[in-house]
Amino acid sequence: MKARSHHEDEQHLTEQLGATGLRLTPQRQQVYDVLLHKRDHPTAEEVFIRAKKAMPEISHATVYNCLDVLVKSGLARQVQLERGATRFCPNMHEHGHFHCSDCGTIYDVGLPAELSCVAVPQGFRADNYDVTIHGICANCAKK
Amino acid sequence: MKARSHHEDEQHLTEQLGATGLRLTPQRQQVYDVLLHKRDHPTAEEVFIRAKKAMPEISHATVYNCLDVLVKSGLARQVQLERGATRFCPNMHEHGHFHCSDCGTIYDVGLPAELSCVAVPQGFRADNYDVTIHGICANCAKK
DNA sequence: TCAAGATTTAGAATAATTCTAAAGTGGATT
DNA sequence: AATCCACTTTAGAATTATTCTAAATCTTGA
Repeated sequence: MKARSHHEDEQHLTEQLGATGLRLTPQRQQVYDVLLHKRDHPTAEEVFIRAKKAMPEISHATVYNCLDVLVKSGLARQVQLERGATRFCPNMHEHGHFHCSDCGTIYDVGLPAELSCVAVPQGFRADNYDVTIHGICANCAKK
Repeated sequence: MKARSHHEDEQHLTEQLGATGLRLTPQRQQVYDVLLHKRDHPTAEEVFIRAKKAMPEISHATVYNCLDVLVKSGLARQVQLERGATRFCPNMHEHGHFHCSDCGTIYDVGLPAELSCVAVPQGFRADNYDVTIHGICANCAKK
């Protein structure tokens, strides 16, 4: 999993937005930056707080809007782990999430290729797969 | 997937609750009945409304409590599909969910056996897998 | 029967998300 | 350069989802 340079990230952002007919705005850039900067699957609220540091005027609704736009443009995924806030992830490679029921940490994990051939019923069209594994992570298991 | 009789369901409920050191109460029975009766992955709010018909005094908090208890006892699963309310499902066989992005319907789908051997990192313990497929169902695809 | 603990209730409180209306922006057209 | 229009952002209100609280009720075992 090769890391993109800052420049490449920005270009990728512009391209993907453009492809969806959406504009590159400073707010969208900022929100995307937040996601890329610390990949800890933050909630919308957390993204808001982080974005506010660099851009104090940004509003709550804008963060939600930007996150939706990123998701629609294929730049981020939203992940529902358990009751409560939705989380966001800029890793668009096929992967699943491991959620530690003890400490709450979320880890990205690889998925077997077989998954992509899960039989969906006749006539159904599968667009994407969300896989979450609930369990105990190594750190918590030790205790 | 063999359907259980009403009597068997009730027995199953008692056993599973007992195993977790929890009591069988009329409210828990009612909430479980609601889930078994119409397997359309209702939200807590929907369960509340349905349960209220048969048991008008039941409260909101109790429904949440009962649902949590059912989940803890292995009688139901909670499913997070997208932003918004959590949904509940009494089907405890290994299966995934197909969520139609168009009409919103949720279908149970089978899973390949390979899934259970998704490699979790060293020392991690996987308790359960949640698989959701987002796409378009056959009905909506036709349109 | 009594005490302790579990459970339910109503309603308040909090958290998460969406909506609304007004203002701002940017590019295309005149 | 002025104007138009669609897209965006903003602040704050509104709504929806969930959790908390304190009092009342029920169950069970001593």
